[in-house]
Amino acid sequence: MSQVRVRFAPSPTGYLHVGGLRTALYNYLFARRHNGVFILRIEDTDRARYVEGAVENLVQTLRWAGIEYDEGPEKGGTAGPFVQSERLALYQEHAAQLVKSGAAYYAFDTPEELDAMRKAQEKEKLTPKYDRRALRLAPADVKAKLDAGLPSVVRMKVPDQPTVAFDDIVRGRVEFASTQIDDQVLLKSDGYPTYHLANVVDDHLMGITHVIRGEEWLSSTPKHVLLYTFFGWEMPQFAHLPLLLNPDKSKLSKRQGDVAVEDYKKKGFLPEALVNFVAFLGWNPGDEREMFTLDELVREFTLERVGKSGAVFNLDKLNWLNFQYLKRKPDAELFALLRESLRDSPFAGNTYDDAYLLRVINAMRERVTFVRELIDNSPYFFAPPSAYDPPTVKKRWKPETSSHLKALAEEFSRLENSGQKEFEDALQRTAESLKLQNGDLIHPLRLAVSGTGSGPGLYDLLSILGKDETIKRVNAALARIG
RNA sequence: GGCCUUAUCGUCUAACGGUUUAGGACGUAGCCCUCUCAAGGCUGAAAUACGGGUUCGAUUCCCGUUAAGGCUACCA
Repeated sequence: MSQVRVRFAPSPTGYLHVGGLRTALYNYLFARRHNGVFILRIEDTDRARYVEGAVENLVQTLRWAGIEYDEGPEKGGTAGPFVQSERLALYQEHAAQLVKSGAAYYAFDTPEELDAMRKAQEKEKLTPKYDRRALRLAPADVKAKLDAGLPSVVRMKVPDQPTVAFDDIVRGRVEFASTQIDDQVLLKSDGYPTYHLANVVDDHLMGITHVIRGEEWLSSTPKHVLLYTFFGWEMPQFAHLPLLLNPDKSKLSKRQGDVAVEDYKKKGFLPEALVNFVAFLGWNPGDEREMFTLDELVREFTLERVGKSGAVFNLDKLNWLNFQYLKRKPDAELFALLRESLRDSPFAGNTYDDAYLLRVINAMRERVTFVRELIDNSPYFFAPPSAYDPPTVKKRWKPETSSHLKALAEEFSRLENSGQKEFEDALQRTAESLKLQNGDLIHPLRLAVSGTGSGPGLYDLLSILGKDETIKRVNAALARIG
């Protein structure tokens, strides 16, 4: 096999869709696995949909996910340019070539005329399809209209053959009756190509060997097959990926939740978790392993193991994966993320030293799914409690509690260090002298220093806060709760 | 409506005719651990859409039905 060349070809609509991420990922994995080339191509042939800055956003988001392209915008490559609006002449030439060879023809119908035609067809329960009225025009008429500068399009002429078929790597042989295929517009009246023309021309010119894309393209693939045939070009291999679905099984859409990779990034998902998750929507290694880094995916990925049925984008599993990756993150990386998150929190103005934050991380890392929760779930590490959780107060704060806590604070004040063991021993001594169970002190003490009834082990908590802060907080609670 | 695709626990999936009382993971229920919340450990409930074939034997192959989805633009 010649060198593998694949591409991810999104439209610059402003953000990267998670389905797009999955498509990009599979292309990337396939390219890396075969020491091939992964190309990024921007399909901006619909001028109405163009969004400013979309390309930069796309590139950045892919990079965030760890997906680097080999050739593409801002990077170049021999097959460039990689933005379709910069390749218009190419498409126009190729469209003209098809007209010349008789595989395509000019048409001059207005949108209103086409609309009326379709309505009439639907009324008669026919498949809406161009009725080839332009083909009845005399060559001289066509020339006259063209010379007069009338708006025109180029349509492909579906040949009179029974079927168009192709072999798809994930779906096997797929066959369409030619009568079902429309004389698709290839070149629009504004001089821009449609997806079909641009896609085929570029894929050929860029030497694409495998077209790996979403299943929504399966139905238009016969048009592409026909185009390759018209040009006499070698056909790439096709692989149509199963769709990503909403919980109600419809195609994943904005309406039913977040679809932009950026949204997930903003929510605090780690790129490795999102990538791992999305990779497993439609693919698996064939055994029971579930956690894969990008490099491991490169080593294991094959198109043969891609499934055929759509996959629901399930947040629960993604959350779990994020938790797993967070739990395993090296201290230094988590530390950097916490610092970043802190800058964006109510505690942005405070200063904390590195050792302190590291201890917070170690106390909390198995209790959080997102970095943000290091702060949100345990604000008491960053400031004294501003309130005391009422249900916990009701449950743990008894009339005799204040005298107990006073005794505890007294005992703590004699401590020389703030180690877990010191606190534990001091608490035990106090419990003994008051003839109490440890729990009778532990729960109200936790409430007093943290304001809540849950969190890391009490002695860890105290040790991190330190002796002075602990006593200060106990006194504050005594004053405020009573 | 037409065409195309798909169909295993609620969800992601394993099984490439027999090693299957259909395996794993998430979620969920219970128990253990325990100073709380988690984490962790153990246990449980939970699926081959339906109907026909083919075969000694079908989750697996074929046909049909049903259901779901995609496409049906001078959008991609």
